[in-house]
Amino acid sequence: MGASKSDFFSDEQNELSSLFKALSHPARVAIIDYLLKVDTCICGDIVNELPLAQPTVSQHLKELKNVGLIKGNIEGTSICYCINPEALAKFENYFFSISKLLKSKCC
Amino acid sequence: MGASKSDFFSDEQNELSSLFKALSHPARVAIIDYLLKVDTCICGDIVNELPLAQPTVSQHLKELKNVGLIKGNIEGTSICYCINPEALAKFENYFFSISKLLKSKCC
DNA sequence: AATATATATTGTAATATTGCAATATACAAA
DNA sequence: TTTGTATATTGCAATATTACAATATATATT
Repeated sequence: MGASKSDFFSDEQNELSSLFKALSHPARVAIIDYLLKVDTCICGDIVNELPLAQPTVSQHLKELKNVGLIKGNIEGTSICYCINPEALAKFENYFFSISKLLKSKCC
Repeated sequence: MGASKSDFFSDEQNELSSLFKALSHPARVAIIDYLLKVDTCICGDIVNELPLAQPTVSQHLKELKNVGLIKGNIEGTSICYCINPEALAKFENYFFSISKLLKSKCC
């Protein structure tokens, strides 16, 4: 064995862990950083920004897109990637609800 | 190849991705859920709560502890685990700064 | 000391992730 | 139509993660 037993966990636990997994690699955090830094959404130069080959970057972008963290719109030959605020809201809700539950509960 | 090229990314990007990786498995999200649910910090029954064997749970707990998300204090024969608010603050700061940068920037 | 209980570590098999060369696809311009 | 440019997919090797049986450790109780 070695595969994760997703079936035994709740949908919410599985969804959250997928979102976290999307950001569990420095390259993907760097992509989010870059998308925040540039003002425009013409983001075809992410490959030049990272120390990784084009297929690798494409793969990381796909993972971010799969969980809905970024959106990609086709613009001619290039693709315009940008951050999806809705996915960020899921993180924010999670940590907000944790901070409420955590009040004066720790040893 | 196949190992992640951590050296090429910033310390902050590496630290953040490590924190996210800690929550990238449903069992570890479930552990956090459980620590939030129980009122006491006597958490020796996490093993009974999860559909995983004791060594597996121990391993997941270790990963959460390694990134500082939980703390474990020895209490006789058992260990009292609880959530570390300081680690949560790192997540909160990250998403807060993103939400500020993101304002009216998306396509 | 011997026993029981709780957690950690080790070793190993199954599976997943990462990275990239080679190749494919899709569109624009000449 | 051919050429160039941008991104995606495929295939595969290297590495990491996941899960657990077996075993070790550490403390409390008898």
